[in-house]
Amino acid sequence: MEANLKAETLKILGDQTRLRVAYLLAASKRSLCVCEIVDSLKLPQYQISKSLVILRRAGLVGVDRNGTWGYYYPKTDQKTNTILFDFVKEYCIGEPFDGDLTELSKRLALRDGGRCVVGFVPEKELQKLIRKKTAAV
Amino acid sequence: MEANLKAETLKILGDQTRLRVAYLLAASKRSLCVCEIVDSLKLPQYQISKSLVILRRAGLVGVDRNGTWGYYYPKTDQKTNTILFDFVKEYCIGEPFDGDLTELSKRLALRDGGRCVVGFVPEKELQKLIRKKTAAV
DNA sequence: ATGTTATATGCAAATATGAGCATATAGACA
DNA sequence: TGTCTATATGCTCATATTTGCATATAACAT
Repeated sequence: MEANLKAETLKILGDQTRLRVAYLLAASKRSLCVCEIVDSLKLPQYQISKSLVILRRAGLVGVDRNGTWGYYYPKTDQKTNTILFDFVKEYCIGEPFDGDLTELSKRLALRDGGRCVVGFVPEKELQKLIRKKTAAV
Repeated sequence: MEANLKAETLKILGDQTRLRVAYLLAASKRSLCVCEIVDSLKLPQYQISKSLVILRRAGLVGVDRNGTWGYYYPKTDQKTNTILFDFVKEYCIGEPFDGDLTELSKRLALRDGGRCVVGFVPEKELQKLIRKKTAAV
């Protein structure tokens, strides 16, 4: 299969929010729950949701639904996507990408059995929850 | 110096015309005259001109002026640019990119001493001019 | 000077896009 | 049933972008 870069695709990634989401998915090699993305980027839920719809319509990401929860992942069925995600992962440097990734890793610490088990977590409560969880283990 | 990919930059390339121009500049490893780009892409002159302004404002291309003639080239003073142009060059495949490049190579055949010496050339006259030139040599 | 040519740009209309907010949907669970 | 909660979506407004056309600029030729 041959990669084929199109202007349309670049346009999709040519938006700060969508690029941040794409970076998060590219950099963390796993599916992410919508609420984890929202908490990592600290943007309104509807913005993330809309960004994901657009990324999905462009064939860049896919979703596994688990009840009300949605797990998004970078689609790698087309070589172009793989190349693009690698590119994004490698060259999106500094803020806000670094910070987003840091927030994500904190959020991922709350997972249980590899699954997201909490919804939106306000920043203030995140530390508390993490401490509780580490204590429990 | 460190590459740093920004959404803004991707947005610039997320436009068909601008991407075609960028590809042409990336693929032909030399400065191109505006009229050569216009003839290669077969788009209105003002569209090319405006695209070039935007690419230039984004720091992606530079220009050498020679009288009324303008020679544009991909800027490589930032690593991000180099990487992006390589990326575009490698992964923009098929139409319209291939056709644009073919047209360009025909147009470049009209150069004299490495310089563009004709302005806009309607498709019909291009073959005629090329034949005349080859005969002269 | 006058005309010609290469390139840039100002403007107006059409269209697209993003932000924000409210609300819908739909699954989980009491 | 009713109530949460996660996610999606419809709507409006403001703003940005694209397109097309006409024209400006500026160098060159005669």
